[in-house]
Amino acid sequence: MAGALNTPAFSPLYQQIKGLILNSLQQGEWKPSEAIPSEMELAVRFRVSQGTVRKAIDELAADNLLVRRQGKGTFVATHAEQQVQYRFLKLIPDDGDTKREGPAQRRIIDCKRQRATADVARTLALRTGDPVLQVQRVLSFADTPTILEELWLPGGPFKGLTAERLSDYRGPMYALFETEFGVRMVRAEEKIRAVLPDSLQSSLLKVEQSTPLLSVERTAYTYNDTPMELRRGLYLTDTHYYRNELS
Amino acid sequence: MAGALNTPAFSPLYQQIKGLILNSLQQGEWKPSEAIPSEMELAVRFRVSQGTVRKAIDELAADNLLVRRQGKGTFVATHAEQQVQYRFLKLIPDDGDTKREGPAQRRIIDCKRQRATADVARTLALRTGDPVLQVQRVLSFADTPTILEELWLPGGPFKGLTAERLSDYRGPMYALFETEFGVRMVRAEEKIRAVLPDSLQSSLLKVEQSTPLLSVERTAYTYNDTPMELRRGLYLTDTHYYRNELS
DNA sequence: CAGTGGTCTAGACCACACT
DNA sequence: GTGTGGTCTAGACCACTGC
Repeated sequence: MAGALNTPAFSPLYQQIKGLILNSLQQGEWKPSEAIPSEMELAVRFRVSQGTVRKAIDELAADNLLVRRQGKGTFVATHAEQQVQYRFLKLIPDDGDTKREGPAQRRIIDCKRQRATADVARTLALRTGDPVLQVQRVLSFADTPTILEELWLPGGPFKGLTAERLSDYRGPMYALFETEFGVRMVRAEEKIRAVLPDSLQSSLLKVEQSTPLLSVERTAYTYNDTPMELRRGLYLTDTHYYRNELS
Repeated sequence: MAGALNTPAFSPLYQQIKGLILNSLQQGEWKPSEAIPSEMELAVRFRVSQGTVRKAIDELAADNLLVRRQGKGTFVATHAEQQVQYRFLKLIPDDGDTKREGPAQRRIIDCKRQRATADVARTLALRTGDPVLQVQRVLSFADTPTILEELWLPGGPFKGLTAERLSDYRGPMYALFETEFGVRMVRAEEKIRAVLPDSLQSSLLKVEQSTPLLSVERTAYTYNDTPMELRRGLYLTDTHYYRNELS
């Protein structure tokens, strides 16, 4: 064997290798949908055995950062060439048939530069007053407005994002973030509550103000646990439900 | 190496081992909180290498069926000796401090034998009219009623469960199921909606009927994907939120 | 100290994809 | 066939636990 690198604080070799691969992903050495070097190549590069590289890749694949394909190679996960339309959205039609209802209709209501309020700044790890992009849109299924969401993006990484870019783009929003801005969302946290809409919200969703709605506040993170998106959604749960699996 | 057993349809050896261990868990060969045989012993028993047993155990540990403890052994997961009070409940106080608010106060409203309605029977894999146990209770945090839940259990496995057993028992309900009835919940699915309470529900939770609530319908499964519990909860989300992590 | 799980290696062979 | 990931083995050594 060989010490792959200096070992300041102890950690298993495969964890160190995992960290090195993660670095390369962050630096963009391999881009989404591309293949990373084979296990043997990486083993030589890092001076460890193939099995050690394997264990590192196993964990990264379990985290959905890499995708293994037997006989072909290991690829950087991507939102762009994906069958599922939505990465994190867990709203399912009551009959469970997502194919019948087809893709959502999207309507951008607003997309403007703002200065971050205190709470937006806090969750995006910015300072109050830093430039942010604010987007508001409605998603409809079968011509029924179902989701009203408002999202904030840090101004720096998303410089140049406009309402046109958003509405012209076919495919998931996270795929656009990836291809156009090099920002890949890796994981997210959601806080869910039941709320009643205010008058503006109820008119945009075309429901009574007495209609209870799911309030879903999502913070999405890129590599390194860096928050890159705050999204506040109101979901109409008359014909859909939020599905969760626990284990 | 050696074929551990006949191999009717092909699958990796470690998957077969995983299945054999799962069987032993179901049959109760090793009970919750007990240690299973060491990796070496299992390797001898199944006539495979230690590494193969290891991979099987790794997956079972990832599924929360087993718990590894270095230097001590591998143990059957249990709800009984657990720090966390709740296995599947993801309702978090707004300030995030679960210790401050302490354990919930529990009040059993009702516990009676019933005949399964059509929809209860369907999710519990019973026939309509089969005996089921119906329990209704309220959980309060800091003297504020927060959760109203109704749950149905199949009558067979839970024969002998009474309101007294439930209210006398200290600790998580799933721990009682485990120790008294040998039923261990392994995973669950939830369907979440926003709703308004009816008049009975609002009075039990001591809220207005106009207060939106989270409706959480949970189906919990034991080994083998056998449904063992249907739980319908109404959560008050004024001072708590439902937390979910996506990846 | 002995026994457990945890890491790491080196090598063999299998399953799959492309050419 | 060649190259990829996937499985399996055997053996060495490390880290932790408890006697």
